[in-house]
Amino acid sequence: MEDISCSDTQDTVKEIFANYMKQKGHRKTPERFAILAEIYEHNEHFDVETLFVFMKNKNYQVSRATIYNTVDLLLGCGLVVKHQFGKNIAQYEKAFECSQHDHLICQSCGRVAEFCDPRVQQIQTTVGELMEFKINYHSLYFYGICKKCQDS
Amino acid sequence: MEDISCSDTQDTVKEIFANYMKQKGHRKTPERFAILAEIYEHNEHFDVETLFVFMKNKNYQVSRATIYNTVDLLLGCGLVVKHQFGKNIAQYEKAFECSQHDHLICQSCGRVAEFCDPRVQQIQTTVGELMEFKINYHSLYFYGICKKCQDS
DNA sequence: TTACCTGCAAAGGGTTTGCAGAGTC
DNA sequence: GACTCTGCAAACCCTTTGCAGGTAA
Repeated sequence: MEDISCSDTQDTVKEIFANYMKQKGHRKTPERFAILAEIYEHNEHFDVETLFVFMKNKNYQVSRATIYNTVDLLLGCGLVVKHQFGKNIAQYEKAFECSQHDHLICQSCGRVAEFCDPRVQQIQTTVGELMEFKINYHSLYFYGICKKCQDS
Repeated sequence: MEDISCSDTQDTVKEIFANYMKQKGHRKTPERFAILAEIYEHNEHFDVETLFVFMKNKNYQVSRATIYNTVDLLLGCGLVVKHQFGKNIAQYEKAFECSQHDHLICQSCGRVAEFCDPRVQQIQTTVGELMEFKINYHSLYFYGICKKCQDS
């Protein structure tokens, strides 16, 4: 996967976010931009608690409530995607310039793997036409047992 | 959809469940069979609370803890499938003799349509082999705008 | 100045856990 | 008879909410 933590990307998403907030009448607070920047510095899935600790360790202290608030805004403008991998912990993922992929979840250890299969897109097209839906996006999860858990 | 609440199906899933428990060394309690039967009497998705209330209203009182326990077993032997529709409430669905289907959700009116495409199963097989996962089930959702909402 | 936003802490709600008694094998 | 399962309630934990002070516009 290409490095998408470069300053160019950081600037672009910041601009997208700023425009979105202006359009929606939300205030552009330093906390919100700091959270966006933190999210785009990492490539892994994350949950709110992880993000909270990361920022705390950088001495940039924001409350959990503000993180939840900001992540909602980021979902609204498509800069972040939300996943529910079977557990009750919401997982998030940055969504700008990320290649299309889907997820495999290990029901034993919780490990999440990614894969990409072009047939998913083909099915989306076929089904959209057949059912007369204008499809915007999909979510596909495979649940099973990963290699490590099969062996142990 | 065909009626799958017939006694034949009830008997068959009961047998599958019994065999599974024997194999795994779990005890065959009346509560567990009652929960299985209740699940297979309905065709809709359900959550634990709904199931709990249904059984309570039938004067078959089981605790929530037992329902959670039993549903886990049913997931283990593939008689039930679990969904996480974005909320924090787990949704379940019976899985035996249900024709494989996935869902289209209209983001405008909330309508849910079902479709079936054999390529989903093919992808599951391919990805399972490639990623060395023993895949038990999948969930696939397409989000978009249905015909009626496009027209209005 | 006017809301909206933040931080804190408590409340909410689905799920899990601990324990005593009941029931399966 | 041994040991798991059940039921109950409390504990857990992620998320949301309420409120007082702070800050963008």
